[in-house]
Amino acid sequence: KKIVDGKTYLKSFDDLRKYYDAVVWVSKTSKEKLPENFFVEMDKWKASYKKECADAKADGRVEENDAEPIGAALFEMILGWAIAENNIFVWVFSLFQWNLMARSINVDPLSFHNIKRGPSDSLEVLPDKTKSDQAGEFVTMKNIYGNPLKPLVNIMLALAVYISLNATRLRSTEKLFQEEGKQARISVEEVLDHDPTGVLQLCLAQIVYHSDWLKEIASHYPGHQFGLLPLISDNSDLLQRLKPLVTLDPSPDMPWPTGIPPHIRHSIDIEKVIEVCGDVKTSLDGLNTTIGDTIREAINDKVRSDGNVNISILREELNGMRDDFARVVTQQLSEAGPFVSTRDSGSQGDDTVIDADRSTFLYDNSSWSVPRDFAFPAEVTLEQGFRKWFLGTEVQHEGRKYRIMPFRLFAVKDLPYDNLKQHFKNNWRPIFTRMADGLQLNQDYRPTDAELKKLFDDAMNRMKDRFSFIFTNRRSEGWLIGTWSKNTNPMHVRKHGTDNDKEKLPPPTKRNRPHKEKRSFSVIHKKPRKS
DNA sequence: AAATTCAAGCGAGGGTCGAT
DNA sequence: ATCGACCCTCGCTTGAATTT
Repeated sequence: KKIVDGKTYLKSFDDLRKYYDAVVWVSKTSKEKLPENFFVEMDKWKASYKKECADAKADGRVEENDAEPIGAALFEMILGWAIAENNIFVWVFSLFQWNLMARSINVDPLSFHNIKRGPSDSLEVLPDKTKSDQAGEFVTMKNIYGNPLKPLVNIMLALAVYISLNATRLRSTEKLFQEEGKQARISVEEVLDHDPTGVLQLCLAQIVYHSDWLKEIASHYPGHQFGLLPLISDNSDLLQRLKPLVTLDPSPDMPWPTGIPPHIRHSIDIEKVIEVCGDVKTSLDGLNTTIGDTIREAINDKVRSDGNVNISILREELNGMRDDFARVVTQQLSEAGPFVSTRDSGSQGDDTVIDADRSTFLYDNSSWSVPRDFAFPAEVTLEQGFRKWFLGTEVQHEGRKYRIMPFRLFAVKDLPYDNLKQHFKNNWRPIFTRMADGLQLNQDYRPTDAELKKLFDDAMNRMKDRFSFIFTNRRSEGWLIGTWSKNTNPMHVRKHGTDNDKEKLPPPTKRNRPHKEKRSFSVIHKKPRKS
């Protein structure tokens, strides 16, 4: 209820009904039963409120605007939460909804062919169809813009990050968000038809421009997905070379920022006016002191001309001497240039990345390869993991940045906790030792991007040869490393592999034998099973 | 359309054996 | 005798397939 001028306004029936629907929907999806009398009581209430509303409507006492939009502040909090929870999907999807002013159902089917690079600094989004226009005859194009000041609400950055993290999947589908389902796969010709290069250029620029922010998030939350972005996480100097190229300065391509609504101009003008007003006020405030000073000065002149000394003349002389002295010292210091400049570079030292080795991190009476709060990145695809295997990862520890050694150099005993050891042994080591089988690499070897790609392609070819049964269809494309590790172990190959694969297995060792006895386990359930 | 079944994917526990 | 490496195998979740 809302009271205006003594009149009591009611929320419309449908407005409140939607809250009821929401409660019912949540209880259904979460499979939590509502109290037994809930529906009985609510039915009664609904019926009576409907009547109350009908009466109020006759008097014109029903609120016209039902739905309250989410405010910008709340929206930012949601985005912040999504980032903190490592939920990139919510981040990018919400931004799309906000920027396109679209229902989720209209964002969901977005494909590469819906997004084109605009004439200057925008991306143009043209949906195939909308709720009211199923044939797509009247769809209109919308421009979306990056936000250089606030990476959190920057849709282009979000899109860039999302594309980069889902690169493997997006190689074979055009759909940004939908899993590839029954719809036909697109052909190569179609991809070429909608060349995404322009979009990807803007995306790349966003990642470069906001790389510091991305790095900060990645190191703040151990195991965060941002740590999997190749551009910001590896040793290559590509980022350093790109950084100076991405600026906000005008260029022939982008002479000025577009898409800025006219009222921004007014805001800026108003700010200038306020500034001028402030200046006027300050100078008026100063008038009193100025008048006082002038009178005092006149008196001093009189005293000085008479050859006398008073306190203010003495102070003036002393100040003059102090200033002379300061000038000499400053000059001396600037002539001793090297000393000053070393100090300067020293203060930037906090930004440098320290290469961590087996004994860099000291805690719990021992030395370790990783800091206390280290976590392996979650949901790692084969390609992302391969990069970490050979290049390691960057972390922040006690305010300093460290580069963790390539994961291939980890020994299980260098990892501090059982869950890390376990995870490493089960998910990382099996598949990547198989992939890097036969490679003789120096400890210090850090492949460049090109070398890494070649290593990966070679490794994949060997895998296709050794484990052909995995590649008979496309099921392995979305596998995370844990599944790769499991499905390439000898026992699995012996069960599912082709004869050819079985022949290529390494000779069985005494470990490669089924356990003699059935074993029992105690498992801690994350969600207890409903009985 | 709802209920039920099925299997892939994933995380995790722990037996066994060689190295120290 | 102890420790760590190796890798086998289980249970749960989830989403698709199938049946009711």
